[in-house]
Amino acid sequence: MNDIQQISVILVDDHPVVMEGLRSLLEKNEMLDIVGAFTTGKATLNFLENHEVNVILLDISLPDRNGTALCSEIKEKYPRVCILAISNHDEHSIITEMLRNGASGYLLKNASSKELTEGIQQAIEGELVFSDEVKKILAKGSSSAKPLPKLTRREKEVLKWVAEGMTTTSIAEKLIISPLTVETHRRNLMQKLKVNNTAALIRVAAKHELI
Amino acid sequence: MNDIQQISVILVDDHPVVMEGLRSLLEKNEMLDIVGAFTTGKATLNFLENHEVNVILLDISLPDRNGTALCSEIKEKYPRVCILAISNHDEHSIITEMLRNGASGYLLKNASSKELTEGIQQAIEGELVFSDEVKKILAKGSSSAKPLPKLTRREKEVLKWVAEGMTTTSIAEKLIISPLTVETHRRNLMQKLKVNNTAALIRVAAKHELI
DNA sequence: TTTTTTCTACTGGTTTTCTGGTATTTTTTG
DNA sequence: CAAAAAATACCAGAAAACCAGTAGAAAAAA
Repeated sequence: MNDIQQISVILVDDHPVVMEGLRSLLEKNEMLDIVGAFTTGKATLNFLENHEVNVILLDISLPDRNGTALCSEIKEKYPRVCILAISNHDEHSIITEMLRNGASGYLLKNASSKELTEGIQQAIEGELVFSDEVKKILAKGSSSAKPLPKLTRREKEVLKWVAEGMTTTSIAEKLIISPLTVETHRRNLMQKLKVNNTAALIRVAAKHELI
Repeated sequence: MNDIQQISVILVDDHPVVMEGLRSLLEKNEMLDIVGAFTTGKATLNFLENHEVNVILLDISLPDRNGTALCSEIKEKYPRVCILAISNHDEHSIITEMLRNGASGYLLKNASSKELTEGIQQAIEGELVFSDEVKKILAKGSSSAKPLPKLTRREKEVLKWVAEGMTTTSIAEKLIISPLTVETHRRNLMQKLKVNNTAALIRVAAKHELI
């Protein structure tokens, strides 16, 4: 069976239907050897400890951790593996975030099977691969440049409670810090996300799935 | 091939991968006969004009129209067909909306293949079917009762501009009405969505995809 | 054509957020 | 360990949002 050099692939996605679809599509290609399929980041990392693979098809939204973090974690430990993100998120910022974290490409889930199999080949050859949709997004987005800013742990926490409708003072009480500190965090949040009031802050945060 | 009575099924989803997954999973079951697969609402309606089917597996987010509307449209014309919603949206409100529009069940895309095939059988037998996840959501939601409230045209408009970060006065100027009126709309919005400030309003609105 | 809903507008007062600064103490990281 | 980043905290005034009502006109539905 190892005719030429088969490409070993693992799938990471928590949707059985998607998983089955990927497997079914990829199995048709003799070049590809699906050696594993996992639904969590943890299971994936466990597997990688004992097995070497060429390509990982990685869904961004997993139950136990977010895909971008998992991506950089994997790339740190196993720099040679190719990670192809497969996701529903069509946000420019999320795509570039993935690439910054070492992904070799980004495909939307509405990608065609051709884009998929060809993408894997290209990724192996060192190319950056994108599905057509993604290319459009990148082309559009590059003009307005929207690098998702990094929020600190505390900022994220404050943001979460703000989104819940809590006021500055009640958040301060909850976190046992001064309201003035909470204000500062809110100010920094607005600055980072380039908005000038809470409404826009929450909207942008929601768009970037920060809350 | 028509051993007993095969169930004719069509798939409606704009993600090739998901489509393939569904097909692959369902083909294993002898009872099911996949007679069509479409990526748009329009193509689906066209097909239905000339063919009778038992079950439609319908994705909620389609390129050309939203699934809930398509569902009620189909049920109006072909009341006997069973529509099973397959979606990523885990919002209580969207689920019940689908059911109100005539769907025979609601499965999340992370449903297992068993849930899928069994669901189709049950739907044919007249049962309402839900994947386990959905049951949980319905159980939780029914206690706190969250029927997505209807917003008026003006309210939606105000909401949109609020989410953009505009203040009451600037919205008033834009719509050429009194700021006091805008205030009233905002108040009604908050009341309807059961929140008590703008932050929560935008969060809930985003969650329900109102903005 | 009634009835209901939506859109409009007001009074008047309270609470919260926003702005534009500055600055010390922890953590984290190179 | 030194430098950078993050978390903490303060002042004070302006701007905006929020609350609790009421109510007439316009539009849509019955």
